[in-house]
Amino acid sequence: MAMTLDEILPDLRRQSVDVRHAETGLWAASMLRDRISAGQLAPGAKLSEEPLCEVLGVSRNTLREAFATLAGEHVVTRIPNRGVFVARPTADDIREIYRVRRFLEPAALTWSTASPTDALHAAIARARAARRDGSVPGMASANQDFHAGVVALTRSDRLNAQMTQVLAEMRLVFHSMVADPLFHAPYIDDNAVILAKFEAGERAAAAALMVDYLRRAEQQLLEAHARA
Amino acid sequence: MAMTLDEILPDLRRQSVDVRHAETGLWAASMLRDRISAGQLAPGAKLSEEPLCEVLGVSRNTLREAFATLAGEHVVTRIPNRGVFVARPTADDIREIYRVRRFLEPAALTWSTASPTDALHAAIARARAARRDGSVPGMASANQDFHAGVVALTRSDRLNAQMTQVLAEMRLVFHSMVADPLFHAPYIDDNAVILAKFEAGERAAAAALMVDYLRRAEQQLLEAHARA
DNA sequence: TTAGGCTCGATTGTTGAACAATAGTTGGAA
DNA sequence: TTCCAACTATTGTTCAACAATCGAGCCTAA
Repeated sequence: MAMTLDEILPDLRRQSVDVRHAETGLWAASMLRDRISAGQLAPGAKLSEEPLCEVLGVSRNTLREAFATLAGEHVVTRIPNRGVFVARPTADDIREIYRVRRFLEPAALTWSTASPTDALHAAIARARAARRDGSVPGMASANQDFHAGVVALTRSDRLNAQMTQVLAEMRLVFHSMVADPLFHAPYIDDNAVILAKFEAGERAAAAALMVDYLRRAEQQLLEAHARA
Repeated sequence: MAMTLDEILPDLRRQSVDVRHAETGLWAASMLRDRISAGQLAPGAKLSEEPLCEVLGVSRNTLREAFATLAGEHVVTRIPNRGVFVARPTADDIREIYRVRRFLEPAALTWSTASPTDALHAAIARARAARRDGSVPGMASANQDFHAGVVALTRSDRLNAQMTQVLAEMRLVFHSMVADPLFHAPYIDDNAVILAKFEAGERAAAAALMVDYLRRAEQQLLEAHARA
């Protein structure tokens, strides 16, 4: 699954030919972001400038603009005079991620004015289907969709962007350790209960359950991280 | 107060001589950020590349790295092939800012585990002193410190960064319209009440007061914005 | 007079090459 | 073996050039 830089170079080159666009720097950033998110570039992998520009067909200057963008998103770590690396989340990073989520998600459940829950139901249905099929990536993805959907209730672009970023880092966490196939399974039903409470108007209860959920998930992830 | 680009060029040049550092792009970004935050570069002002590099003593490439950083912080707006401008918050931006604050700040009051309130008391004291002296900037600054301090209760770097960014945009809002000298004054006592409730352990009440406070402030700001 | 279109100039977008600065490595001497 | 010094590869930064795009001013035609 996780490959080194050299292995995906041909793949990247294929998508780069014949593409012209405004804002090349942003395009290059999204190109790399996608690869990292998909786990094709493992955490800790070094992103050397020279081969990357060659393959993306952009200059070093433009590539560095992309690096600046990704560094701002914590997707990539820049070590002066050493280079740019795919971020490798530490235990502290995991704690920070869940700190953010433990404020954002309960707040969304508590104070959102809009409440279109179709997307949330759909996410749960997808998670259950994935569990039935034994698809771990399917469960992970559907679970992320659910929690992103909770924050989407806020209707705030900024908060959604923050959540998107945090979830991207969650994927890095999963990519940087052997994933327990059973990690996501038990949480699916928790999500369903939270949603039910929310729709019943018991927002405080839904928020409390969410806090509890997030604490357990954080704990489990920290233990797995310590083992790795 | 608010000057155009040409007027602060000499000033910028003065601070730029003889400064060497790692990460020049970030340094240039902070240089511009400070000027914008202080209101020396008014919202809507155009940041031309050529004079700016000349004055900061950096190349266009480095300056563009700085622009990428600032654009990510919404401090600056980039219009393709037109250039970079100091962001001019719209009414929608104001709504978005308060949307973020209405989730972040009550959440901090509700679910923070730590609660060192010294900084909050200090901010209120400073606000009262400023009100006594009739210092509008003093009240504005102290008020921002109070609300930043509330979010600081979360102990989350990300949430604090988000709040810092939002407050920077708030300053842009104030800079882009004639400030009512009495805007901040009445809110100082609201802050004090919120803090008292929080320290009394009545977190839900504190959060509810905060939501109310933010709604009123948003409303007042939107009306002032419509007039401008 | 004025609407529409054209050219021109200025500024941004992107590139390639150059040089400086730094980290890691290699090789040699004690 | 250990330590220190040159060496090498890569990053940090600058520069100069060219392409792409926008806006202004001008010209023409109804």
